Amino acid sequence: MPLSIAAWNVNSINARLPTALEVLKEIDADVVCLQELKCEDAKFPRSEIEDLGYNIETHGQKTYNGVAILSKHRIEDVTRGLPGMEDDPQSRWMEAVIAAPDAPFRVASLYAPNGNPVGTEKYDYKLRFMDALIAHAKARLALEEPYVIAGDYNIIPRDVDCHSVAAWADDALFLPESKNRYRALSHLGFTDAYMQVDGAPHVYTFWDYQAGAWNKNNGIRIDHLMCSPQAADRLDRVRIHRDARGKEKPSDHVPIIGVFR
DNA sequence: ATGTCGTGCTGCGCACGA
Repeated sequence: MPLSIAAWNVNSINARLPTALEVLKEIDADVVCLQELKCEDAKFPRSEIEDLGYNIETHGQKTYNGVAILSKHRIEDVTRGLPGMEDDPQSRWMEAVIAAPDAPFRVASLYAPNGNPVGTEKYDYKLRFMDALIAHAKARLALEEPYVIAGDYNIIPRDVDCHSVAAWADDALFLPESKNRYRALSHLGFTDAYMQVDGAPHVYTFWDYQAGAWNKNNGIRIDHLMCSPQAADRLDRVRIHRDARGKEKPSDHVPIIGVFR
């Protein structure tokens, strides 16, 4: 029985709840990792999302950040906060085991730091967070489990993952130090699901609200599903739900969905 | 060069983050 796993930066679950419910119905994934909830756990719209058939675990925060894992299967072994970043007050990481019918599947919902402006504490924090993620991911690989780190990495991996290299050249999302963190995950043995099954250039998951970026297709690919070997071996296809960006009151990100055999 | 969102309070306009 296939298992579909989605990542979606919703940019406030409450500001666009009707649109978000519509998008969730359209993608109809078994597991959805949400980012940028921008609400505390008590303000998460539980009943509306439970009505779509989901179990819900959240790691919320007022105003900023916040991640969740939704699953049509039972959710087990939930952990909140990235190991190695115990003093970090920002809610950017949670993990759980999905009790899928065939075999358990571990998922993480990630909202990596943006890191701009470069040369400030924000950029240092981005790199420090990514280093902790790499160390944790390495430890997870030793378990030899199907495991997906799903979310907003705030890293543009390749030149062709943006519309214009010149526009992003000095941005925290594009600098070599950032790309090297993504590459370090690859070198450990993680596979970018999109790269495994497609990899076509100029396919994006984010379009800024500003300057008509959506109409000009001036986007970037920063939302990724990084798969352990045991997950990558089962990966069948990937879909980027581009239509979500054209809706009323859209998030600036669209969902990416991986289907695992 | 600018552009737009969402949040919350120093609160009905602003600062901040993206």
